[in-house]
Amino acid sequence: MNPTRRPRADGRRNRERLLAEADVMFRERGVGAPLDGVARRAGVAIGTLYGHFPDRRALLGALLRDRNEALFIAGEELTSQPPEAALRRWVGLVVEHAATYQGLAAMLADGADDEASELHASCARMTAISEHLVINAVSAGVARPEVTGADVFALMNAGAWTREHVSAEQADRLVGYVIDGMLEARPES
Amino acid sequence: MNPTRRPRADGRRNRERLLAEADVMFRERGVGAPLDGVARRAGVAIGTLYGHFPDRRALLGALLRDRNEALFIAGEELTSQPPEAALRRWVGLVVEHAATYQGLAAMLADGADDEASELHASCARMTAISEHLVINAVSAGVARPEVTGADVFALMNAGAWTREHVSAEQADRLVGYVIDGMLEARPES
DNA sequence: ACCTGAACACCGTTCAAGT
DNA sequence: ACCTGAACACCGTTCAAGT
Repeated sequence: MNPTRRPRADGRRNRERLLAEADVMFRERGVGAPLDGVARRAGVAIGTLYGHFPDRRALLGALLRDRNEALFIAGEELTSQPPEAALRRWVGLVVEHAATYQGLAAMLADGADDEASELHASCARMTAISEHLVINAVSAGVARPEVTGADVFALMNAGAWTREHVSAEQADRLVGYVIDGMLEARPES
Repeated sequence: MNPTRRPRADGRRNRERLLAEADVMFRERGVGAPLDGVARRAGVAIGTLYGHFPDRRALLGALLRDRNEALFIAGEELTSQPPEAALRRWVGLVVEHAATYQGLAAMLADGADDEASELHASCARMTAISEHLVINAVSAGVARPEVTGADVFALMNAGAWTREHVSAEQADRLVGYVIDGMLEARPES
């Protein structure tokens, strides 16, 4: 009787198939991939896709939900680790995540400002975890005090975007330089 | 008699107007702005735009030609300046340039690989000047020896892209961290 | 409650017909 | 030699009609 408890089985199946095919298409062609292609591959009409997801961002938000959760759990755990290593690991994890699909880094970067975006909450949380890790690093005297969580969030998106244009190795090396620049009073000195 | 020496006056005027309106539209809406809007504002039919510029990249390439030349001259001059300041200044100039239109940084990043792109030659030249400045800095012992001109080119694009999503101040500060990370044996140590 | 697909809008690009 | 604009293709999004 309660529709939230008993969704129609075909509706659930279609939703799952749409998410699975969107993942395939977005990996191949980026987050701008044609949505009618997603629907076709999922074996449903385009209207069905829009029935489940009002627009591209909603589809993307649903697609990332589980992966975001895993990321946040990992980030929270890093909070109790040695600050420099924790910050480097966190940045690495999010860069990898934000580079999953071409164009994702740009959507995340925009999602931070746009409260209407389905990605907004996760962007805010990434920034909050970044801020936490930065505070740890500043408190430990290993990071410049002017660095913010928003800086780290911007850096992670820039790193992911750079991966779309150069090799992962080169992009990650550049990201490493940024973190080096954010840190001071390194161990060996 | 020679068509290259005597282009039709209306053709030349249309070309100029198209470039001027493309500049306006691209500044307002980014390099993906509707081309029929450019044509309409220039007072010509869409076919006229395509007659002068076979595609969006060709239009963009023509639009940037003079600015690129100015940039290269400035870059060459920096080549004989103190290496650290020269590198910082060069990166600042190109970041500013590549942030002129939304989406330009992405086209430049792609233009480096794609020989068919009208932007390829200028990307190659930016990389070459970057390489020159990096070699100067490495020779002077102020930059890590593994840094390349391609790294600096990627950094400049990433910096310009970041400016599309955060304030210029924040983006420039992040760019500064990358350069800090690329440099070592700083004066004060 | 969910699905279908025709319909509309928007825009890139081409090309036959003009001047 | 250059210009015009209709025509086609592609894709996002909506919605009336079905089940």
